[in-house]
Amino acid sequence: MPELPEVETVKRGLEEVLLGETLRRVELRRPNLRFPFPRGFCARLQGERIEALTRRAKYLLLHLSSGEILVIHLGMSGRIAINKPQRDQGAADPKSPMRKVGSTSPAQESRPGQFVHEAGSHGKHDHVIFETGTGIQIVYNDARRFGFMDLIEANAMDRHKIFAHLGPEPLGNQMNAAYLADAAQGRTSDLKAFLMDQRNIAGLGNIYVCEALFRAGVSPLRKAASLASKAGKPLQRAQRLTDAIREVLEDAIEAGGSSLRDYRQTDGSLGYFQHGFEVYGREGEPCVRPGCTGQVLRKSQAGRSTFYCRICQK
DNA sequence: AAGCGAACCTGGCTGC
DNA sequence: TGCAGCCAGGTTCGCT
Repeated sequence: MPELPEVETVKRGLEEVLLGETLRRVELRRPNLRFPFPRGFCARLQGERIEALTRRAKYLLLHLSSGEILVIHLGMSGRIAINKPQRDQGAADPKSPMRKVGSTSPAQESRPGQFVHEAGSHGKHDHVIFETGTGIQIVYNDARRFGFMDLIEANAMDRHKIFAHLGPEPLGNQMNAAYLADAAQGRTSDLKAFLMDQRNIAGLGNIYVCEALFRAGVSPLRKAASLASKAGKPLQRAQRLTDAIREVLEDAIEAGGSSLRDYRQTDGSLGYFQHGFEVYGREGEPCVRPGCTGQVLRKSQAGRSTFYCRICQK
């Protein structure tokens, strides 16, 4: 489920184990994901120290001692699992050493043991394996292969094709009602599609756009331009939307974080925020807003399912 | 020029 | 049990 909160959760999970580590071995188990891996991929990574992990929109960034950045995008179905070396076998943790930090399926809880496998054996869609100097394994799994990886020069990042046209971070300072209203000025697309467009805001996807619009009480069917200010009217709608976006993302990150923290006691499932969805995936169910008699509707917009309540969202 | 649908690829679920 | 059809978190391309 890689929208911004999921990528952020993966970033935090990896940060705990990878910061300061050196990449000892990198193995590609196929020549490409969405795109071919860049030239010399493994050689450019091997021996490098990981100096920082950051996130930009839905991109995970590993900053290397060489001055390059390993860019990872999880696409629709990408996951990252951490496999720590087992010290005292049998005593401490009887369960799997696999620690799943990235999930792509909110609807499916992973079953106990799903990610258990012995070192050296890999699943069908385990495409990349990183191993550090201290024996930590990072496994990239991606059934649909819409994800990709690239290596870019850190000092040219902002000018890079991938990043040059991304809008502001929704949790950053640049994101506010005035920005949103201004960006939406004169735009004739539906508001839903506008919010999904990474050039306007970078990091939202289908789920969190639906959820944020519901929380804000704003209809996804509205034209984007209706966020813009007119005749000095306060940017009420844009303000509610800005707040809702921030809140839903923060709530989701927190939920991802908490499931990550208690992983050792559980089975590796991650991302309990799916239980907090108010409209996404709830077609036909009654609206959760107290007193509302409406039901959640589903409609296709720009090729994606929109979930919303016609009564609450105006 | 902006905006929309299709394409990329695999798997899971539903219904016959 | 099998199989067809539909749906899925994202991004990019090509046509209007």
